[in-house]
Amino acid sequence: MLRNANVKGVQVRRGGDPSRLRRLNSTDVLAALYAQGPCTLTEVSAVTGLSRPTVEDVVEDFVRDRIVRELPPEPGGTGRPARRFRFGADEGFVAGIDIGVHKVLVILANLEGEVREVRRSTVDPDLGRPERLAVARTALARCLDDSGVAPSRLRAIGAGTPGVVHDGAVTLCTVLPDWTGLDLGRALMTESPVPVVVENDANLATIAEHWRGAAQDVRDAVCVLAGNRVAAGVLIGGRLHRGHRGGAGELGLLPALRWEEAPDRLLAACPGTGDLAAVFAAARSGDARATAAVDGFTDDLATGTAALLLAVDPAVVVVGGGLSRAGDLIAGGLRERLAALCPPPPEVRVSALGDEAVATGAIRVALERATEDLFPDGLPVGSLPPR
Amino acid sequence: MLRNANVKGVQVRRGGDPSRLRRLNSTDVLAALYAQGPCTLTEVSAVTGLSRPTVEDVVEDFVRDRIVRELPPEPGGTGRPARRFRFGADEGFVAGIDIGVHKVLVILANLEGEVREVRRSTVDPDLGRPERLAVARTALARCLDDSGVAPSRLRAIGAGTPGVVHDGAVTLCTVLPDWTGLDLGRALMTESPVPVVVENDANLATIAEHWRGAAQDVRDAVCVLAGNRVAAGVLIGGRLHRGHRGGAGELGLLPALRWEEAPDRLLAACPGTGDLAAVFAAARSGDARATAAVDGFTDDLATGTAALLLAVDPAVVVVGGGLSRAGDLIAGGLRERLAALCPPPPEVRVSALGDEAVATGAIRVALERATEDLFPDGLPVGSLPPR
DNA sequence: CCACTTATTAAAGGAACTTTGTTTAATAAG
DNA sequence: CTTATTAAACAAAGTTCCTTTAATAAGTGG
Repeated sequence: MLRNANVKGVQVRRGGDPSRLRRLNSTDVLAALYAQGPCTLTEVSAVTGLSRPTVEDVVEDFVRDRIVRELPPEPGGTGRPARRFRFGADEGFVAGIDIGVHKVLVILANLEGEVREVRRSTVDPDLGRPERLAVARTALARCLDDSGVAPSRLRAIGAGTPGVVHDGAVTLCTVLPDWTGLDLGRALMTESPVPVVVENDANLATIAEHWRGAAQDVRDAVCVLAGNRVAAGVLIGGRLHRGHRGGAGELGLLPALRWEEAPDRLLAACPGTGDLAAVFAAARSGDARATAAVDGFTDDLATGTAALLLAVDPAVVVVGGGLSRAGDLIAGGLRERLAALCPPPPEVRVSALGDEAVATGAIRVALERATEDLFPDGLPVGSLPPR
Repeated sequence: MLRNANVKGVQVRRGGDPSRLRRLNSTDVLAALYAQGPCTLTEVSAVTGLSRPTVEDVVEDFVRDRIVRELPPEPGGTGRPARRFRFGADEGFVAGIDIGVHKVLVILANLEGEVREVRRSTVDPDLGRPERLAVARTALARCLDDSGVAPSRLRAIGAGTPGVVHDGAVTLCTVLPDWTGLDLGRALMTESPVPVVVENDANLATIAEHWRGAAQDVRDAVCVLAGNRVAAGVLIGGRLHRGHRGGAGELGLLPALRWEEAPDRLLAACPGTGDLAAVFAAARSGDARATAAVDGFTDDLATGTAALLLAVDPAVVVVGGGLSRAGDLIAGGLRERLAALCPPPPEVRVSALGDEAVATGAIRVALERATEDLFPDGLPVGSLPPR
């Protein structure tokens, strides 16, 4: 029986070939290079446990495919200088786009997630669908242009949007009325066929807090975003939990939990003040009425958060949201209320990423997409400092 | 450098040896045998993609280690009859023990999870700790004795108990007062050093429903156990989610969700009736007052369940509980109320395992423990009919 | 220029898999 | 009772990939 047929001149094999071993070892080597930064072959050999000749052979292949780059050898030191290699981070780039109600934020990063360009555009909440999309598209184009990255080197785009997302399309969006039904994945696709990953904004913020934010050290977390809308993302076992219909953490639907009306109530408590950001700013500067209003808002938040906590039992709660870093205004009161509601009190942390959380999460999912063939088991934990 | 040292005469190797390949292929072969039932070498070769000689070699090793057994060849058919092999399921056994308030249930099964013996003992709710443990121990001994399984062939024990479990011990248990602080793992250890896996009962029921019950076809589910206590288990991505402190699904703590007092309220609504089982029995036979009481109970259940649904967004809700199969009495009303609370309405199913759910889940975790060296990636999906 | 250190290169040896060809053990037909 | 057919078991050869060992190369410091 011809099991491993020679199709089109390429060896196609199934089961447990030696080639399977090679694949495993190759990803191990690349993962080491990715996680450790610049490395000599001996170092890679040490961390992977593979012999030096094997590592050399594998790395040679990667260099040929421009996935790994050779660096000039380190000058000092005794003995023959070792050749040094690093992951070819600048061979490709990814973009993270946060399309929000009041702003559009684009981040451009290389394949190691190193940020190259950040571009923030304020937009009118009432802006229509095509105009809003145009802002996003030109912002992305500018990012590429300003950083001198040819569009052809863009490997993936991540995009965050409010609303329920399914299969790249926005199924339901209450805050951007003409947004419902939009196939955002298709809308953002550039001329070149770059894969676009679309995800709910709260989910992306959660991913970001786990990647580079306040939840790096835990595997179970709940991320509450307080802003014009209250939403939450759920991280379980180090992975985002979307839920069956993508609705995990959407507590707004249960009136008893008071999430849906919380923002409106906050605004109503401060008549005359323009928008939520203004209320938070007033509270921060000591305005008594605004402070009381924020306090009520925190109270509204607490009930739903408590339900979420009891359901999921995370290690930490991260409080975030795009509004002028509102997290720290809320965290204290929330901590107090949750301690009363669900003993033992959970740990409440303030977002470390502020209003870049969503775009940072978008970078992360784009990165995962762009490297899924290099790292079938997911991105290795990198050595890159979190900025 | 001596990388792969020869320690005590055994080759100890790290990285990407050919032996790594062998290990991978071996587990593939065993998994195929486990999942497919009795197989010829050619069949195993087909499903694994490995060549026949390799499969033969691997199986030979397994037979030598008594992990796989050879069967007599199938009589009919043309050509030389093929040797047949199957996973050596009867080489080892596991026990699942459900220690509840009113009963102790022990199930004995072989390494394929085939049930060999079931033993049910009714116990007084007020029974003390040592006596309750004695009931469990003798029930297990009887199970082994009756089925002719030597205690030395017991590979693992799974145990389910109400309360919060941490590291084999019961951290907190409200329904069995002198149970708190008990190291159940140690208490159930037999003379021979058999590993004991202890787990909260609702969690085990959830595992069981996913394994052999009403949630086999989904990866995200919530399992609500209604009985003398109301509790829930959370299944996410096909795995049990315990939560940071093992408290996931413990909604009882939030009074607004009405789970804590629900059983007492149900009982209070039917003064004079002995216990919950009696109330459910009365409702089943058409008693108006009991029916109304069960209706109120369902209402209490719905609020907390809705919170759980919005937090986790599972594909199905499974309603179970040990009380005279109360699930079907509750499911209808629950379905109706949840449809109103959280659109779109989730699918509500009645437990398929009844009062054996907890012990079945205990079997499952014991099985996983007993075979973790054979199947490092978890038990393969078996071919065994769910009884 | 020489000793020393460390990296690279080359060659040999071994494990594990696949392919190919031969032998064995059944059944079915003449 | 013998012979053809079929499919499994056995055996040998070849390949890939990894490891070990030994020899060579390229630096530094005295």
